[in-house]
Amino acid sequence: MFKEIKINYGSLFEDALLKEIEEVGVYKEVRKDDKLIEIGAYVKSMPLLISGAIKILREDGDGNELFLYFLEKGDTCAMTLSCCIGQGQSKIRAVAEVDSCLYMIPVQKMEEWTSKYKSWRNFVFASYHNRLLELLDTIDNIAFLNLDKRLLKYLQDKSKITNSNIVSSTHQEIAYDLNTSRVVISRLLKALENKKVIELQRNKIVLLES
Amino acid sequence: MFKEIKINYGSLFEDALLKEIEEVGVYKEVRKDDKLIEIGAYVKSMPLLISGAIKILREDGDGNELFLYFLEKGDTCAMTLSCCIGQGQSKIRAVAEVDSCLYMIPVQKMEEWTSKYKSWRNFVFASYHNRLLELLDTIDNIAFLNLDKRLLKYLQDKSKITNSNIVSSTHQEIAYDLNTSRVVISRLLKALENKKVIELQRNKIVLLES
DNA sequence: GTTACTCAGTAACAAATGTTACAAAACATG
DNA sequence: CATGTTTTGTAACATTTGTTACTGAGTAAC
Repeated sequence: MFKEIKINYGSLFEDALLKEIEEVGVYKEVRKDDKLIEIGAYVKSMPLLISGAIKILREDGDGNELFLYFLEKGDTCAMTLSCCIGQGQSKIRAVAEVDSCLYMIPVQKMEEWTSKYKSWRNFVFASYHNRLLELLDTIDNIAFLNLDKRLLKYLQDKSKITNSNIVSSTHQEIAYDLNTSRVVISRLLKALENKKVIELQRNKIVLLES
Repeated sequence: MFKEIKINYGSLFEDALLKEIEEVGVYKEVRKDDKLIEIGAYVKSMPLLISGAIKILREDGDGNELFLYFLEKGDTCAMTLSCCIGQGQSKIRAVAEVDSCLYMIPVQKMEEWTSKYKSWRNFVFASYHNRLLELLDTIDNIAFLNLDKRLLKYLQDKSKITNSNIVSSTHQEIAYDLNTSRVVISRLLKALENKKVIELQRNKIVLLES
């Protein structure tokens, strides 16, 4: 199991750090749709993603949901890092988008490693950097794009993450992620189908080459 | 001038670091509406804000603009930090919201101090943390609120930043920040006035107590 | 096959936001 | 105070998105 860490993070971290990761880390497998972190939950460990993909969601007080971005292999969750500094409550929900493998690191190690290992520091900074960019991208999408464009981007994102041109979602699920209603998504999907951009099947959307 | 740094950051930083800041930092005053950073610009120094307020904006390729958040006294720009790590090009625009005083730190010091001073590390992490929270808040606003609510929040934000219940902006300026049109803002402002939430004057919006 | 359930398609309408066009009010300048 | 400019108000209409209601297609279980 630890071999996986070496493959994915070996070039980033020095050997001493890798050794520590092996010692304190806990290997964990999750299935598609497993919830990893809930909003408001106290964060006790930090995930290093080895394989699969994690969907990060935001929710307001009224149950409205919004997809933010995906984490992929080699990523960690800057939000989790961030929570270690603040009051420790998660501001986001994390759900496995596909079956995934993680290495969980106790948050106490965070600060220790930050002063001890330059490579860890760089990793953490890079992670923050990437998350900021992802959030900016998310903001661009919601602020500057109409729903049809956002929907298409969403489908392309999903397709990329699952490495397949078939997106297996119901219209309702997509509607939740984009914080709109099922009818609206159905309407826009139908329009995309008419434009020969996608093909619709039950529980399935096929992205056509273009 | 350096006294100001001590007042605002003295409790955060150890003496050795304060001394270094004094040595390499450059004091800078900017006037309202001065542009501090432009999108795409290469970032060579990092601001520590001593007084005033800085408006952070995002822009898409077509000239559409969007207000993200304000920086205040004691803040620094995590985006700038972030840029030091990435390719160095700014993803945002920074404009002085009011006359402000800054202390500019060459970015080369960043990494040096990060390994040398624990207090600096904590400051940088806290800064990232705050910026992530601000961005999440921005996302909440655009994703979950209608324009009328967003507009009101925007006015309240501005009021708080300038420490006055009078917001001195034209409808057009507000429209740019919220990425909508002047007519829409005029309409919504008029509705807020009818509800006795604000009072409208030329170049001025008075927030009424409630 | 019959039944029940989930998912998708669609119409009709409502609400929110965007656009165009024009006029009036406030202000600045000579 | 006559003129031009900026700012605001408003109407009329277009587009986008949201809502409600109903239908049928596909699937699963019996």
